[in-house]
Amino acid sequence: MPNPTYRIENIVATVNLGVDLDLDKLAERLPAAEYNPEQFPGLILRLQRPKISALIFRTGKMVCTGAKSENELKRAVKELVRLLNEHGADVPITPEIQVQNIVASGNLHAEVDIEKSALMLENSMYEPEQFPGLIYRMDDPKVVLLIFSSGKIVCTGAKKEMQVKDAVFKIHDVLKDIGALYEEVSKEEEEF
Amino acid sequence: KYRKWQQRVRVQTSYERNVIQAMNELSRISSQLGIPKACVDEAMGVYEQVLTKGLVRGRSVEAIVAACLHMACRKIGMPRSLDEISQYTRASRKEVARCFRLIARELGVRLPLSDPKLYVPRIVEQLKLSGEILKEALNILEQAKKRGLTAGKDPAGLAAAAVYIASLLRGEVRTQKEVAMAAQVTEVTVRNRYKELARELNIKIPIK
DNA sequence: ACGTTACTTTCGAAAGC
DNA sequence: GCTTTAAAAAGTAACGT
Repeated sequence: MPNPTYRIENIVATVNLGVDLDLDKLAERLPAAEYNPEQFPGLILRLQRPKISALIFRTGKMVCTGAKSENELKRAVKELVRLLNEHGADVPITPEIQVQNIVASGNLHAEVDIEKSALMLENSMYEPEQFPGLIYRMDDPKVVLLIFSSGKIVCTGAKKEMQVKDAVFKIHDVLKDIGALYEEVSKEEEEF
Repeated sequence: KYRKWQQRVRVQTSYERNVIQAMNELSRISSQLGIPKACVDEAMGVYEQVLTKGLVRGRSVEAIVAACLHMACRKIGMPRSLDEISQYTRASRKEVARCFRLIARELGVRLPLSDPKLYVPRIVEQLKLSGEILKEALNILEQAKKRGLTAGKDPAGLAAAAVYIASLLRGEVRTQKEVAMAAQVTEVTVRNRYKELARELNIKIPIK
């Protein structure tokens, strides 16, 4: 039976630039920036490469979303600092970056009996009228998994990539143990 | 002496006034949806639990009542969709759904899994179809479940598709639009489910 | 009856209302 | 609680053609 696989789809991180920022000035000088303080207190800046969005606040704190790897995240932060400094800000070149959330998609490579899973798993919710996936809150690692009958999954709430890996392998074992995993019949038959 | 009486009344009304408001709201929605008294009582029971545990704080009584009603209908085995219930409240479907999930989690309520079969009788009634159609539709859903075709799908959509197929097989034809309206889903959903069920269960549809 | 776009669910941080 | 940002999963919905 194949191991489950996963891919990181989005990393959310906070960055503390350590200096207050004049968002009005920045918004004027950065043509790509969106800033509607009435609507939202943060200035929105989208980078093309890597494709990342940043919410920049008056206090010098920043939220970066859209990165698919820590490397991409670091590159984006460097680029953001460079952009800010080119447009009137004066921020240190090595701000602290904290990953707050990692979203990953995955595949158990087996069909899942989600009705059975809903009955067997305590911290789960399955309401097909509201959403097609089973929502499972795992205690350790503390993440939330969306599990679909196709065997595709989504893992969110992790702060480390290792937690994603652990959660994906753990849910695979849990579902296997309760007898909720089934071979994908069509694929097996095609092989032989 | 009077002050003490007034305080007591106020203390009683803080809980009772809330309960009375909820009860009024509940009976209004229930009569409009034709929900039986047993279900209304069940919903009121859930509401009092929610109120006792302080889960109503900061939320609209309406949304909580709607969520309790949806929950009670599910418990009793006479499901009313969130959309149906939301149509008779000021609270949005999204807010009612959020309250439903909150109550389910906080009270640890484990409801029976949503079953498409429970949506069939109302659709059949509304379309004035026969008991034969009802049986056939339930049969189709039974097979669909065995074949694992129901996971993740809207129970109302599955029920609608089963009734539509049954109506075609028995010659008491109703259009996809009519069935869709009776089930409160779109024609597209009826069509998608109907095609999948007919294909996967090898159901041959007679050409009219 | 297509196709496209958009919404449902999950997560987390930021500052302010 | 709400506002904003990004991303996936699968289903349903609402447009236009």
